[in-house]
Formats: sequence, structure tokens, C-alpha cells
Amino acid sequence: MATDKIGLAEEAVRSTGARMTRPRVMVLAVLFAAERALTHAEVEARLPRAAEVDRVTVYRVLEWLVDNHLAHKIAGDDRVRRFNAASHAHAGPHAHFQCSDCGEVICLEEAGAKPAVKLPVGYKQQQVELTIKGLCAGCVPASKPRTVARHHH
Amino acid sequence: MATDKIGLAEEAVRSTGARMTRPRVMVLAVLFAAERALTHAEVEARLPRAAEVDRVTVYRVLEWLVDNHLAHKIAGDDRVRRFNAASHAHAGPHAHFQCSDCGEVICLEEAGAKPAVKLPVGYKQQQVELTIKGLCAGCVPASKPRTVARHHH
DNA sequence: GCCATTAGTGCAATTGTGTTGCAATATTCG
DNA sequence: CGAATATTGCAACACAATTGCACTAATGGC
Ligand SMILES: [Mn+2]
Ligand SMILES: [Mn+2]
Ligand SMILES: [Zn+2]
Ligand SMILES: [Zn+2]
Repeated sequence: MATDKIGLAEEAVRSTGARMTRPRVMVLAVLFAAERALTHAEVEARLPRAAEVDRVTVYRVLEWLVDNHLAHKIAGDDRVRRFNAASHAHAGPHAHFQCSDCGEVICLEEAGAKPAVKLPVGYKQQQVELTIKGLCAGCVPASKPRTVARHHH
Repeated sequence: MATDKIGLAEEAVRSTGARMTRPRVMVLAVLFAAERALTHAEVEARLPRAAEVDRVTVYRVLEWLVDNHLAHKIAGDDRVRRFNAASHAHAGPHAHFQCSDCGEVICLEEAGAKPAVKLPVGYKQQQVELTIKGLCAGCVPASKPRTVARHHH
């Protein structure tokens, strides 16, 4: 499943200078192999049975990956955090899409520059986040009879 | 506290055509009187003692206000939802600021147009959200000795 | 104004995601 | 190898939000 990403993950973890542990490598490999942002539960589900990583450890590893710039975290409307490997494709700042039905999150390429906004005096800007909300392909009500089953919920 | 807003709130609730109830009026009045987006807990705390609205009802009323376009909901990084009355000032789409320390959310005027983004085929855009993250005036580490106590947490 | 209809509410229990404390384990470095 | 200590596993916890259901009250017709 994420087997071919393990080498990459090991290298990435080693590059931080911190200890290289199985949970860190396996979780990052799962993120590398993912086509979209994953929730904690999804990461856990995608870990190979043999990996056996504790729930709490997965939480801590995900946090650690974000702190070490190996992943980024997206806070969704549904109170669930989703994580993406910080790959080359999405190295810089970029926009996100979130499905308002199933919660799916994907990274987007950004066309123009982000608009400037004026903050009240004393406020300090750190980061600008642009999120498109809408329906993913799986959640758009089909005009023609549906062939695929609705994914989650 | 929110006494002078009650009339406005009554009118707004009535305008939806749905039943006018004390919880709806009181909660909306609290939002009208607020200078920033409020969490459920903050709304509850600002309701006059005499109002006596159940916790769950406050949740349901807030949701109802959003569905009826009398308020809008902002999902923060801290997994807490915040609500703002949909006043004239912030009738249209606008950006938000969220403090990454205390979680405070305020509405912002937007300067330029929102940048266009291209969605994958089959995806449908509903809404664009722009959020500035940073530190609010109360949370910016003071260069000069602090006089005001750190607000919340 | 009274009453029937039913939308809205209160209360208790429950869910779901994420956190904390602490003892046990495993990585790294000399 | 063995010490130092970063990381993990486990259990308990925190807390916003949701659900089920019986009870209450707003509304509209009479
Ligand atoms: Mn991303
Ligand atoms: Mn707003
Ligand atoms: Zn979807
Ligand atoms: Zn703040």
C-alpha cells in the first residue's frame, strides 16, 4: 500500500535530525501515498496491520510532522483535522478545497495572488488561508442516474 | 447588556416567517450586541440570567440562525465554532481573522477580489473563504513591559 | 379568546475527536 | 555495551457538539 514510500519517509524523517522511529516513518509513508488530505482515523486505517501504532502516538506523530514541516494540517468545518505530506507539489502556500457534504479536502493550485486585507492596529498577520467550499465529484447530486454508491457518512 | 438589541432581533426573527421564540430572540440579540464572533459558550454566558435558555437549545438556535441567514458560522482552528450576526456591515462575503493564540475571530473588510482557483472536473464551488491567521492585539508579545493581563486560555 | 396542531424546547445520555499523565520502551551516542 | 533521554503505549480524561424523546408553547382557524 505505502510500501514504496517508506524509503522516502525514512529519508525525510532522518533529515530532521530527530530520532527515526517506526511510527514516524509509517505515518509519513501513509501520507506520501495519499491522494488527498487524511484524517487521523484515515491514517490509522491505512497503516499496515503489522505496523501496530497506538492511536495516541498517531496523533503525536502527526503533530510532530507538522512542527517539522513534513506535513501540513487543515482544520475543516467538521471539527476534524486533516493532514497532507508537504510534498514538492505543495511546498509553498496554496489553497484548499473542502466538500461541505463529505468533508473531503484536497490541495489546489492557486491562480492569482491572495488579496490584501487590513488588520486592526496591534494585530499581527502570520498566514493567509484560502479555502474553497463546495461539493466534491462524489457528492454532486447526479443529473443522470447514479452508478456509484455515495461514499461515506 | 443586549437589551437595546432585542427589538431588532424580534424583527429579524419575525422576518423569517418561522415561530418567534424567546431563545431565538435572546440569542440573536446577544450576537447583535457582540463586537466579535462568539462561541456557543460565550453566547450562553452573555444571555441574561433571567433568560434561562438550555445549552442544547442555544446550539440549535445558532444553527437555525445560520440556516436562516441571520448569522454566519466560522469554523476555527481550535475546533470551536464561532457565530456572528449577519449585519449590514458584513452582509456580503468577507474575510476573517483568527488569533492563533487565543482563538479570537473578527470579520475583516476585503481589499481586492478573491483569486480564482481551478477545481478538478466534477467538483462544484459554493463559497470562497479567506482567513488571516495571526496574533490579536492582546496576544502579540509586548516589546514594552505588559500592563494588561493576558486575556483568556 | 379557545383549542388543536406541531414546531420548538429541556434534559439526560451519548458521540467523536483530541489531550494528558505516567510508566515502560527503544533510539542514539560515546 | 550501557547510560541518557526521546518516544511510545495505555488508561483516563476533556470538551464541543449531537441525539432521542417527552414536554411545552407559538400559531392559525374557529
Ligand atoms: Mn495542502
Ligand atoms: Mn464574518
Ligand atoms: Zn464529498
Ligand atoms: Zn489573541
